[in-house]
Amino acid sequence: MRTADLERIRTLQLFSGMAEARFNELTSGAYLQNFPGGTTLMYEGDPVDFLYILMEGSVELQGTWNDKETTLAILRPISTFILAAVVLDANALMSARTLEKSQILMIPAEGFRRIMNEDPIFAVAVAREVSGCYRGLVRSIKNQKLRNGAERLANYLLTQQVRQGGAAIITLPHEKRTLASLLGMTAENLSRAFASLADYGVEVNGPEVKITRPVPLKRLAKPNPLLDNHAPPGAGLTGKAAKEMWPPANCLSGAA
Amino acid sequence: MRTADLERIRTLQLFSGMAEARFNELTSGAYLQNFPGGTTLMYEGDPVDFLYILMEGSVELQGTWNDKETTLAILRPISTFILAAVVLDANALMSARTLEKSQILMIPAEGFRRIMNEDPIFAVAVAREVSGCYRGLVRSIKNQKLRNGAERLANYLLTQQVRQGGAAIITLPHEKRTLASLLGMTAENLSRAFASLADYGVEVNGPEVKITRPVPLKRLAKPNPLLDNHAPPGAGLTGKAAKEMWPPANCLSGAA
DNA sequence: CGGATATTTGAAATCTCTCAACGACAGTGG
DNA sequence: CCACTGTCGTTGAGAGATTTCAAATATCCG
Repeated sequence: MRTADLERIRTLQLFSGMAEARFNELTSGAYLQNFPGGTTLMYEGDPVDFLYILMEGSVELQGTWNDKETTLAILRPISTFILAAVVLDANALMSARTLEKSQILMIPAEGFRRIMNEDPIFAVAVAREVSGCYRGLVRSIKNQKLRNGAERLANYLLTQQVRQGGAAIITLPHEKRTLASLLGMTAENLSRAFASLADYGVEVNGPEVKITRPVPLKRLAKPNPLLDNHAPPGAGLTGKAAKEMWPPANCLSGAA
Repeated sequence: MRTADLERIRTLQLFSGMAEARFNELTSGAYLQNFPGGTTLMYEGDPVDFLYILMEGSVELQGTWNDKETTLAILRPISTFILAAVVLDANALMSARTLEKSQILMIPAEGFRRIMNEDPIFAVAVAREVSGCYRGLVRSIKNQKLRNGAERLANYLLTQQVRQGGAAIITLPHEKRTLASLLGMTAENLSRAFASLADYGVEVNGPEVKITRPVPLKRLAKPNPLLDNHAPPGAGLTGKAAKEMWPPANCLSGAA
């Protein structure tokens, strides 16, 4: 593994507090792999042998039932995934596949758990990381159960706007059908939802979306820090300080 | 606090591994409180000063947006709640209120975090506990996004049947409107969903539900361990062994 | 018993999905 | 260069699911 990559993940809150020796031990058995787009890294129900860390590209987490599938999250670097399954040595509840050419670090789950048991600082960091993921999911369920399709889209657009720097024109980071699945609707319905937001100053040109009248759009969307993940997971803020940072000034990741 | 109560929570996986002295320190500042039904213990957005442990009764976790509210989970003893917020020292994302007269142990969050930092075994136990909660939420989102109302109800009934011992007649543990909110539908729709399940041998008499033809009902419901929490959180099974225990033989809790 | 709350039922409105067709576009191979 | 092909996105129409509003029971509790 390249030293530069190691340094990148070393800065993650998950690893930043642990002793150098333990970090080296943890990463010595790790693989840094390149995958083309559309590669399924793991299927629902599979035993989980690695903790995955997305370094480059993007990864979709999805769930399936009865020949239907839905996108649960779309990850951007740098994000860990299937951490909870690794902690519990359980089977995956979600499939994972690359949406584009991606570079992924794979840390053997066995060693991860061993070091979690040996290094108290790391164990606390794991607890905090999983807690952050948990809270992301709580927001996701509330978003899904309390808002209709157009409201979810409007809030998605406002969240993206914040993450992309606040300019009026944003770029959709994924295919629209993937976005539709993430938002819990069909591709056709997403298209209609975009059309319905035209009344609120949303102009769509392919992957470019222009928000011309943010005030009425916000009046419709009613964004709320208790439902919207304006900061991506791992943005680094926890604790009381996190209360004051919404909406955050700088968020580059497109994670869901 | 009564010794009997302390012994009960001592047996939870979350606390069972920690040193006696630390456990005593953790619980020395705790309150055991009785609340009548319908008491709101905390509102969304509130700072979280305690970890709550439900000892008796039942508690509803709910989310609100734009004058609508939804039930995210219904807890039964013995369950912890708002653990993730305590770990991160963050504000609550869910409101909590008692559905009936309940006894709740409140552990000061400050001391909880301090001991989590001092006791490596406890830190790992927290990581595992939060991971289990996380996986419960993943199932919940998949259930919500992939199934329609009647399918969610059918699976709920089958899950309850397992948890209540497998007999043909089960008792709904909550009011129907609460159940409707948990299942992500209106009370009227739940009533219609019950009516539609009559074709599959579901007979409703007030809170009693008789499942006369489980085979067709299962053919409709398609229960799946990747979506259904047949075991309540904290049932005690983790690791590879958990794969073999579905559906589990004994599940007494009614947690969602 | 009386009053409040829950539940059920009906009817209409709204939202969402499915199916089908169409146009735009990129890549392929002649 | 140009059909051919496949994917993606959009649009329309109809079906289905869900919600809303209203009214009619049913149930619970003092």
